[in-house]
Amino acid sequence: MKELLDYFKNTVSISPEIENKISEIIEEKNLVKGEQVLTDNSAKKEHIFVVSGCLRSFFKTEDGKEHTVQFAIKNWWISDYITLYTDNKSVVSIESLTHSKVLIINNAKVEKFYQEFPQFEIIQRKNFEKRISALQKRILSLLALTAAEKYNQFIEDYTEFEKIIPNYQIASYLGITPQSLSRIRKERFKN
Amino acid sequence: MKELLDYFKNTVSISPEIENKISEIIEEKNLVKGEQVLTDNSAKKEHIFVVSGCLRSFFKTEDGKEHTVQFAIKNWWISDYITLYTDNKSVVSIESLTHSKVLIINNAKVEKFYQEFPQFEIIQRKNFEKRISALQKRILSLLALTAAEKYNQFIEDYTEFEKIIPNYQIASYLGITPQSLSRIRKERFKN
DNA sequence: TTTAAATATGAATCTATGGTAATAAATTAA
DNA sequence: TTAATTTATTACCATAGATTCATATTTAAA
Repeated sequence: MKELLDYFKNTVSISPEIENKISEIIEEKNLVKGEQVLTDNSAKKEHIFVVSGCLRSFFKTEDGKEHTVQFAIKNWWISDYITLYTDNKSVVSIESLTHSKVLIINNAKVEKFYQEFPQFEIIQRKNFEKRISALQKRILSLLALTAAEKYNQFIEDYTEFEKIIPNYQIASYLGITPQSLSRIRKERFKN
Repeated sequence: MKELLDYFKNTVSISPEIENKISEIIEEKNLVKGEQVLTDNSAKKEHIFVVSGCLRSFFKTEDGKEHTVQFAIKNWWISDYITLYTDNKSVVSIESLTHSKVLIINNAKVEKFYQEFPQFEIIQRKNFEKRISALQKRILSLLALTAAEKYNQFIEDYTEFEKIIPNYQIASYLGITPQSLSRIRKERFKN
């Protein structure tokens, strides 16, 4: 709870009154390793804020393959933005990779919150600006980089994640098979 | 000009006073086919709103290959979100694919505008919600779909674009070569 | 029009990555 | 600790898509 307020306070100042209001719309939840917060087809419009631990969002294709959309640690948001902001059916699930603590906020409540506390618009807009540039960066990588280059960039950008996340999930984030990643790692660390 | 105001009015009501203020920060520009609005390494923090015509954002890699990030037509925004919202150096250029009319808004002016007219935060937040879900959708496609599947989805989602955009640019949007796209089209239209 | 340039298609290799399967290493559970 | 399960690596073959190069076709320019 405090963690989210601190996060907000990086952007705007928050009155005690608002603090209370925020607390009211938030559900705090502890997750064990492997536990899912959001399941595909649930169509739950929820924002998830990571207090501690590590989560990932992913989806499965008909052939049974899993594809990782995003990882998130402390102070990151993770959600299924397609479910949140379109009427399309949800395909994304979110699961905990470690013991984690998250804050869950229903989007309907967030919508009300925008109205009551316009300052929240500012917080969210800046949050979105970061997210949009991160998503664009991801698209550039997926379009232009080879598997090895994508892995190098992942290591650079997500140093903190590297130790927590199993390689087969890193592979599914990069859009390659665990076998390919293994080959790339062998090459990379052989010197 | 009017077009942007109409676009805004879909979300919030706008007073004549605000209308004038908006006009002040906007530069209207006519583009001929092939003309660039934004060049890589220019580091210009600009939002571009398409009034008419069609534009695309793209970047080049060292090997000289072009990769298309986005296409945009009437009432779409197109920008380089990495330049806009991070300190990273810009790699993206934006060019006109047809005779086009655009509105160009400098981000510093937009920042001021947020302060003077908080309602603009709402407009922008909703704009961002759409953009984020679109970007996420693109990432899902790039991760999970084969070249042929990506092309099918492109045709479905961007019917209006299909006739305007040359195939070699569609290929660069899908992350494949024009030769591959040609093979896919042959297969697709052979019945 | 005719010519030149840009775009699209085609076919023949080549290559990075995928698929399958077997083994090894590392976690987790008993 | 040992056994069971999950994750990582390796090898070998298959394949989607890239590359290269040649040739149509379309579009723009003179």
